Amino acid sequence: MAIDHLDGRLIVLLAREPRIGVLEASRRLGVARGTVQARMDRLQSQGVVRGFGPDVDPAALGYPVTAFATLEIKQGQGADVRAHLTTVPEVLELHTTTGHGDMLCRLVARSNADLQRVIDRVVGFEGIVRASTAIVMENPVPLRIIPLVEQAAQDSRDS
Amino acid sequence: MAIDHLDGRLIVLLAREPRIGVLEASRRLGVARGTVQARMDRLQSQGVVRGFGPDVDPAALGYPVTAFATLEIKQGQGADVRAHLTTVPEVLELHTTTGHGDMLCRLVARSNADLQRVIDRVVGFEGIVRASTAIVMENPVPLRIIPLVEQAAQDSRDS
DNA sequence: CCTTGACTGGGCAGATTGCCCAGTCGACAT
DNA sequence: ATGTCGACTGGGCAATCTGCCCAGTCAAGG
Repeated sequence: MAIDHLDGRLIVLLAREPRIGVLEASRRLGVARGTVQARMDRLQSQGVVRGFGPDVDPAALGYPVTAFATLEIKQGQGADVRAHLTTVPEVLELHTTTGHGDMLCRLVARSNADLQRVIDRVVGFEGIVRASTAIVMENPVPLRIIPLVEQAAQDSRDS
Repeated sequence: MAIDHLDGRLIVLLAREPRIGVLEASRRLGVARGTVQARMDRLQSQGVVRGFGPDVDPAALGYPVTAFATLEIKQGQGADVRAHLTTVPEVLELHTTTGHGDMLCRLVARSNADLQRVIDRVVGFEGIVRASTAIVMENPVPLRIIPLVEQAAQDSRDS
């Protein structure tokens, strides 16, 4: 299960040059086209690769400010809060967590001033007891997956 | 600047069905193929769409546990800590933030037990004073961008 | 020794891509 | 009002790629 070395190389290749087709990929990897097709099909049907959605930069859309908000929820209001946050476009991501807060969400805004509006909209909902926000200043490691893919590919090679 | 309504529709379409080509997209959107090509080129050169990297699911790779760690850094150690965390494959993302902690990072692990190993590796570095970790239980809103794209497209339409 | 699954190497028709062109249309400046 | 410029349309062309199929090899497991 998981992925083998060839899968790893394929994913890394796709990550680096997403626009290449199956044929070109097979050349780069030194395998037959059918093999690449089969691997891709398997990776997708197994859910390892969910898709190839466009990677949109919120900053380029006019939302250069990112923040993380930790929310504390009133008992039993979880579902309502989730539904509420789902309706806010600036909420890019929402997790329920263990620890001090109950939920953690990623927000974006047009400016620091605009962030206030977003936060007001987020917390302006009965059921949210308290919120603490951390504004992102720098993003030294943007969301990445390749190192993990390589790790996973290594592991299966060793075994 | 930003994006107009057609850009928005194009991005949403690509997000829903990433495998369609330029020709198919132009049919769906009811515009000429050249227009779609031009829009895609512009979106990419403007950096709105960074690329079409494969969307890999860490869980399917054998890393079903996600956590967020807030790190407190010793003065002046920022650069070293960043470099350190970059070498840890399980660190998917790292931000420097305002607020109580100094950094926030997203981690994945093979299990709750494995998370301990990852955290040890992350914080086992001189320069990190304190770390508090929140394990993700549920992910009601997976990373999404479409609502924001639609919002941005609306805004430009109104103006 | 046989079966199974994965991979190779090749073929084929149909669809798509990259590229180019002329003409239309609306916004904007002179 | 006139001219210019950028964006979009509709079409064409050669080269390439895709989806699909097939036979043969090879290693692993029974």
